[in-house]
Amino acid sequence: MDFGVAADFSGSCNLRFDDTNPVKEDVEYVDSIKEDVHWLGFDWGDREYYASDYYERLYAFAEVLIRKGVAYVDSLTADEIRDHRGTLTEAGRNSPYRDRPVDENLDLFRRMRAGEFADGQHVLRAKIDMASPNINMRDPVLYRIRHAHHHRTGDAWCIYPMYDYAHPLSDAIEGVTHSLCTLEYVDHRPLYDWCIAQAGTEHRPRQYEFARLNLNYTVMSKRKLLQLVAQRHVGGWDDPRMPTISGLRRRGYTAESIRDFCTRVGVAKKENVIDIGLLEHCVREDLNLRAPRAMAVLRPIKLVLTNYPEGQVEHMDVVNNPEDASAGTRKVPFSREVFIERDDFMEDPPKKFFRLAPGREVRLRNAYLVTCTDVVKDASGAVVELRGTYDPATRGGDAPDGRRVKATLHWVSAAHAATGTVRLYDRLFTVEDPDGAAARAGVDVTTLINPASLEQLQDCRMEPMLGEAEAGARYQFERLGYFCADPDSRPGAPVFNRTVSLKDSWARVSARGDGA
RNA sequence: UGGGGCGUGGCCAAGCGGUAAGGCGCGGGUCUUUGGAACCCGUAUUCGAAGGUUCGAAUCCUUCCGCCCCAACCA
Repeated sequence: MDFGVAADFSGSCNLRFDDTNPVKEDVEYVDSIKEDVHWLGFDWGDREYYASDYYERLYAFAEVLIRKGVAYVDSLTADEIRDHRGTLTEAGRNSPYRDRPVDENLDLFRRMRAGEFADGQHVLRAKIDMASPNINMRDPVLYRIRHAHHHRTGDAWCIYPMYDYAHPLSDAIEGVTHSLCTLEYVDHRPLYDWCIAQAGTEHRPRQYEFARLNLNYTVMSKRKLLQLVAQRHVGGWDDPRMPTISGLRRRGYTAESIRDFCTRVGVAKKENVIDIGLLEHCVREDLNLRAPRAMAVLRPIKLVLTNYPEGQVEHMDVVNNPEDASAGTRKVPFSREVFIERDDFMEDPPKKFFRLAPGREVRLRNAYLVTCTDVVKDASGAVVELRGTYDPATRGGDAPDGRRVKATLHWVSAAHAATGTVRLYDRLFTVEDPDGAAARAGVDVTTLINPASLEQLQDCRMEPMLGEAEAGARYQFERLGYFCADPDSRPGAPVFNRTVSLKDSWARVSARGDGA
């Protein structure tokens, strides 16, 4: 949003890490954020900043505030400060240290910096108004003592500024004009303005707040996602089910589609819960144009064409992407035994099922029209193989006599197929909490995990070329949807993550049919 | 209940005194070598509610209702 808005207004966006709390920061997060922002297609040039780079200047501003008599060192405990703060409906009480002389404040603050005190012994507070109806203005803490190692400043400091103090002044130092953040900071804006006014900075940045983006069926809270990672419910921050940038990337989402999604969602102040379907629509639209088509059979069943010469192999010309003529063509081997999708056959098809059934003729894409003649079953009555015939006059898929079939199926030559693994990802969280209200309300998210969120199919058959797919390569497996070769995919033993399924109206029809 | 933010179709979202854009979804159709894609139609007499001002209100005023945020030495 920040980089996008800046671009819309021909401005520039700084990348700044507000690393004000040493115990909560980590280089791992810094590196991940930078990587993700770059991947999304944005560039901050040389404007990579850290609040920690300003610690010295922020400290100087604090002395200015002390000298002006608008900041003081408080020696109450955290509990006492909370107690003095009052409640939503009752005014707070002044700290007994509130009227400490300037010289004493200055001396104590310098000794705080010098490391003379233990954590929590003193704190620097703004002297504003303990009776303010806005609790953020009831003498907020500006600095606290933390004898902790900082990932950038090391042990140079033992007092650290609070976000509410560091943020506005860092903006002012950088000459930021528009400081964008989320709605929960609206109440902090008076304090933001107060800091800038009291410090008397040259630049006067302004803060603007917007609603954060929520997705239904999706938990976005970093705290909760951390729990999923820490408790090993998912493989990591980049697990393809995670709503993180790295998770979406590994699942096969494109940066363009995510940016397009954000553009369509818009920026406003209203609380929102965006339908995850919109995100899925955006990837489909993008991938439809750029993903080469390929044939893979997820749940294979063999179809033997009894009138096809044994040992014969034909190499069919197949268009790589009907949406993009420049993608060219490829050769796909065809032979007497092929695998087709189990779901593409029904022995006793209901109305509106157009695919293969006994006695029915369908098209094998780019190959031939075939008719199912026999069903082979095992002792338990399960269908284990199909027999059929092909029409040699229909090579390529067109019948010279003009007859039509209602379905076209994907297939793979049994003798030539590569075998690989496909991971089908469903939504990580169940429909118990579609709008995320329960999760936001504090329900333990681990109780909301969808047990079917990951289904791994080990025996998928793919056309030979997919055996050598490069990690990260995306394909449309015809009607099955869009897939992305996983980073741990090995040539010859490909692993694909399903990015998103195609819109499937047969699925909708069949769901409606049985009333589910 | 103190303060603040927000309420336009199922989900988003324009509009900011001149008579409800657009997208997703949904419904229908054309076409089709995957029931996909593409293309074409349709989908709010009404803007949380009630009053008021005005020739005219989603836009101005009043009252009411609803949702969200704030009492970390977190960000």
